[in-house]
Amino acid sequence: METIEELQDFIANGYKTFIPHVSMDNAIFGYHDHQLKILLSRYKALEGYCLPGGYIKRTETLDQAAKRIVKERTGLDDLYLQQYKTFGDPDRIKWNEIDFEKFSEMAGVKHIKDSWLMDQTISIGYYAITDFSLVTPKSDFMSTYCEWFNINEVPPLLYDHDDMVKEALQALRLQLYYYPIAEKLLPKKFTLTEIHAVYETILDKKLDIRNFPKKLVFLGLIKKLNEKRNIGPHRAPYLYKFDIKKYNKALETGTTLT
Amino acid sequence: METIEELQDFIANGYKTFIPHVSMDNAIFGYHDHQLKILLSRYKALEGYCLPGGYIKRTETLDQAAKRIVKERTGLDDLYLQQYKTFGDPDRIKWNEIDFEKFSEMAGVKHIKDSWLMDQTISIGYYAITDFSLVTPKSDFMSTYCEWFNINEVPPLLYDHDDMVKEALQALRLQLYYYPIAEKLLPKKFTLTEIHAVYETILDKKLDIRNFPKKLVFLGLIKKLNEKRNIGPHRAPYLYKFDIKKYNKALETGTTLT
DNA sequence: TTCTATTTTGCAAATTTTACTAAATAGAAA
DNA sequence: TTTCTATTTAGTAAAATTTGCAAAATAGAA
Repeated sequence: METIEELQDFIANGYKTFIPHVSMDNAIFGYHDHQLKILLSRYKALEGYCLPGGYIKRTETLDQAAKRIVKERTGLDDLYLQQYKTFGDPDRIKWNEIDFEKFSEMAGVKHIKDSWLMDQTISIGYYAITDFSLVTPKSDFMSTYCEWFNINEVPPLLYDHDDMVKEALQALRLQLYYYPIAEKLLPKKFTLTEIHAVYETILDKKLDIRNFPKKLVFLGLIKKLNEKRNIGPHRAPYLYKFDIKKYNKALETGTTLT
Repeated sequence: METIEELQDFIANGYKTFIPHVSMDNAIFGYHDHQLKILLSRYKALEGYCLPGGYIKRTETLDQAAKRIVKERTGLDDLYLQQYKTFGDPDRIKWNEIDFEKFSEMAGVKHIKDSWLMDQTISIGYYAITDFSLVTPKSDFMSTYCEWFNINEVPPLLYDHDDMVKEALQALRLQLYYYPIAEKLLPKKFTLTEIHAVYETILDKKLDIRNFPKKLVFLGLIKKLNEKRNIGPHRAPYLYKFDIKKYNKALETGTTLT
């Protein structure tokens, strides 16, 4: 949403385009060089941070909605997206956290409390993961900003979003064992050290530097190339790439690491 | 719903009690003696079978709603319940499958198409599992019947319920490795042969009769008792029981079998 | 006492996982 | 050209786990 006219139309008529009582909140994780971050938004009518979210168009699937919402914030189209849980506690939204007056004023709309937006809503949780160095977080008319936070420095969030982050991270870590999620976090050609760092950082756990790559190669998920990378005054590491065929098969059937 | 008055009130005013645009469909699995079944309903206004479902009260959590809906069909309170996925394709409900005239006539309500019930709806999927020998499926005013179907003899279902069953079964099988679901499917005291059958049947897969129980005992999930059961002219098998402490710990942290 | 159907148990082989350190090497510095 | 530094790479033995097998035990019926 870019203009106040759009916002007013959304408040007045959004229920025609979007499904009321259903929203979506996305835990967008970002990895780069040993760091795991998450994208948080600060909305103008709210004191505090929350996950970027949105509503679902009547014409789109849930996956499409998640993709659209994530793209609005990251500009990226091609990240790993996964539905992990739907949240529906009746008290998941603390209405007293919302400054209705401020919101009314901002939007130039009276009786905001009667809007379709302010009724009880369940929220579908997706998580996404991408390389955060590729992303410039985008704010919109509603939010003052949208920024990457280190996963260990996430402030207390509004609503039930603390819980969402916890569960999303749990799901991400579990799925990292089954699916080659790392593929989206590395360049086409990468070194063993780099892929090792992805797993260690996301899992927040030490993995043996000698045995770990052995397994990836053994499973056939990655293939050694006949190229090296120059990294200054050190021995040049070999480059590897994901094996797309094995990758897709692993996506279907699931694999196990460790 | 027992009476036509209740039904009419539900159609007219249900949106005040329930969250519109959100429903819940439950894949209720039943196990007993080498058989895995699923509970299917046939509604009066629909040609065909579907999963028993319902709506979510504005005052209850999703888990509570699932528990209530499952209890309506099975009478049971204490079965294993798990949210597994939310379904939201815009074309998941094929409106032409619904006989509006029949429904209108049955309910004694005109303009049923304008009801809050007939707008686009996303559906939250839970699966449940219980011992089907403990259950007498219950129909209600809306459904002609509700019955156990062998998992291999499920007819094509309405809407996206084929997909739901497929995904629910997948989730059940995956979770059987992580959680001691079997606890709900066996009497307090059971034999190794019985628990072995639970796993083989649900997974639809052979498990070594000698090695499999060893693992369960080794993990501490089950404990040998100093009792045997008389089973006619054969060697009497020892009885086992679940270790509740280990069980709860396994529920929290997850375990792995095989 | 014998017989039948079922439960129970052990071990060796194969496989997988784990733990561990020294050699190689690219470029910078001397 | 040589030395030095920081980093990558590689192999093996020990430990743990999983797998594959078959024979003995036994409760009650005949």
